[in-house]
Amino acid sequence: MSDVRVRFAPSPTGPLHIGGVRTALYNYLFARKMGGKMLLRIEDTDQNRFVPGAEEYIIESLKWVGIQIDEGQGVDWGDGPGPHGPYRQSERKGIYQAEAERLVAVGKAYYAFDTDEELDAMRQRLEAANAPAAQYNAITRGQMKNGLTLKPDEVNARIGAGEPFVIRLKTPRKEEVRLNDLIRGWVNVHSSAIDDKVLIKSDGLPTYHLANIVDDHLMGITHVIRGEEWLPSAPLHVLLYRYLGWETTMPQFAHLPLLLKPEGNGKLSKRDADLGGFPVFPLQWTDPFTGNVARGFREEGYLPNALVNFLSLLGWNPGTEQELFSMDELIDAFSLEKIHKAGARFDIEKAKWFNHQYIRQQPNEVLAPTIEQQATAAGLACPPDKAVKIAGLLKERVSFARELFGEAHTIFYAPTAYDEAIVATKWNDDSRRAVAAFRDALLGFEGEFVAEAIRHTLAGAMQQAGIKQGKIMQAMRLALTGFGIGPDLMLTMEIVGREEVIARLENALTSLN
RNA sequence: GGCCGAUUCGUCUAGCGGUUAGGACAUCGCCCUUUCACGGCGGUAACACGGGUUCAAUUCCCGUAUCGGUCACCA
Repeated sequence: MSDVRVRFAPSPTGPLHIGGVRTALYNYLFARKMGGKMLLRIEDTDQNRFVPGAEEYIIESLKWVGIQIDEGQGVDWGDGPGPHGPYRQSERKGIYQAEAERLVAVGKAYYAFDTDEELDAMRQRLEAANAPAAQYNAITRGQMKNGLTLKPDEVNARIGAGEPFVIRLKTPRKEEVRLNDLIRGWVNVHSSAIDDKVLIKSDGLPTYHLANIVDDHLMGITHVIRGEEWLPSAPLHVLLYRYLGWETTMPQFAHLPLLLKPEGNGKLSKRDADLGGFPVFPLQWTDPFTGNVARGFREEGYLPNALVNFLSLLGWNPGTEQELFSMDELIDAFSLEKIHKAGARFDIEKAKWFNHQYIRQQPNEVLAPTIEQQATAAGLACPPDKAVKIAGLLKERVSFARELFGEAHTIFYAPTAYDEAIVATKWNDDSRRAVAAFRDALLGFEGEFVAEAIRHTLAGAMQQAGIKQGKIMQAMRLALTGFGIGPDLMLTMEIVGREEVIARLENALTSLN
């Protein structure tokens, strides 16, 4: 048996949806798990929906989340993107046409010349007659203008005259089509439910169905892992493999459950993102036509590992109680059998939790630049070592790196006001004495101004003043930051610096009565 | 509407005939802590419904309901 080969085959019609990212991820995990290859093919057979920049966006998105493509668009094999190229369907036009002609030749497909108006008329007629389905199929094709109803001479004449035509599949009238989906098991569909699908459009380009089958075959794809929205057309694809003579090497199918709206009905859409205030695209995207900007997970501050971890568990579970997975661990644990059948609601809260987990694991040095940038933007001086310390102090408290600066406001800004509730309950003669005593001790402070030394100084000063430290700590925090809550006070003081600490204590003494 | 698929706590899920139905997010409480957060401990919370099959059904089968997908010269 040949090695596993899977593909991710998006259409460049806009930014890659997060559901597409998950599909790509599952393909990738499976490929790596099996020691196989992951291909990227661009399905751009609809000229009308082509969006400039979309292909680049897709490639950049996959790269960002850590999905490596072995072969196909965006890959450099030295002399092209790989041995089965081109990997852009618009560049493979002739291949599809040849296969379609072959189907016509063996009587499995036929030319059709019906105009849009004629098709509409047929559908309306059927609907009026209450027919079960208004389809172009084994029953209706006899009444239409096609290679089955027209004389061969006329067909040739029409084509010769340049009249537009399509090639349709000649779907059998009564036949049970079976398909063994790796996730759902056997799926049976009667051919009467399948219409005579257009294989080659009047512009000469193939539809998804033909192009997909031809390419998957030519590219040696062994497993087709795609969204559940393709399940209804899967039997049609089986038929195509059969008629093309490729059924024995037909890939196995695995139809993935869909990502659903956080609440309400339907699948996750861009609209949900706007409503819920979260992204559904991996990267920020600016629509080239309207200029509208759609938010991206990357720009929102999500770490690629966190996104991958979150996405991997939406519709799949290793069966253990492990929650945090690196990409390598996912590859190791992954299996198609463990994929769910039912759709999964997209809950951004869980995504935030994952991000929090990964943020706190980040080295302080990695988080620091974000703080520096925001501080600089706010007109504040923030040397790298200070930013590193702040990151270490606060990273366990946030879900996103950009929240660090906001959490650090008491470090950057001396209090301009004091929390009244804390003042009312904690500010008294004792606390006033404590603050003064601490200030005095700090005035004579020598050595390195670090948390441990500060702790000692404070303890000593309180002991000398005869004040129980626990009783005045919150007042001390109030004097230093203006608030009753916040991160470790000793570390905060270390970062703020001795001079500033003394100044703040001084200020509290004069401001608070 | 036809066809196809699905249905375990609010959400993501474990479970593959016999379990006190487990974990995570969220939520609530307690502990830790000078405070908040983190962390630890604990609580509330689920097998859609009705029939079968079986000694025994969350688990198998059939209906019903609900939800989802799909019915284009879009993918």
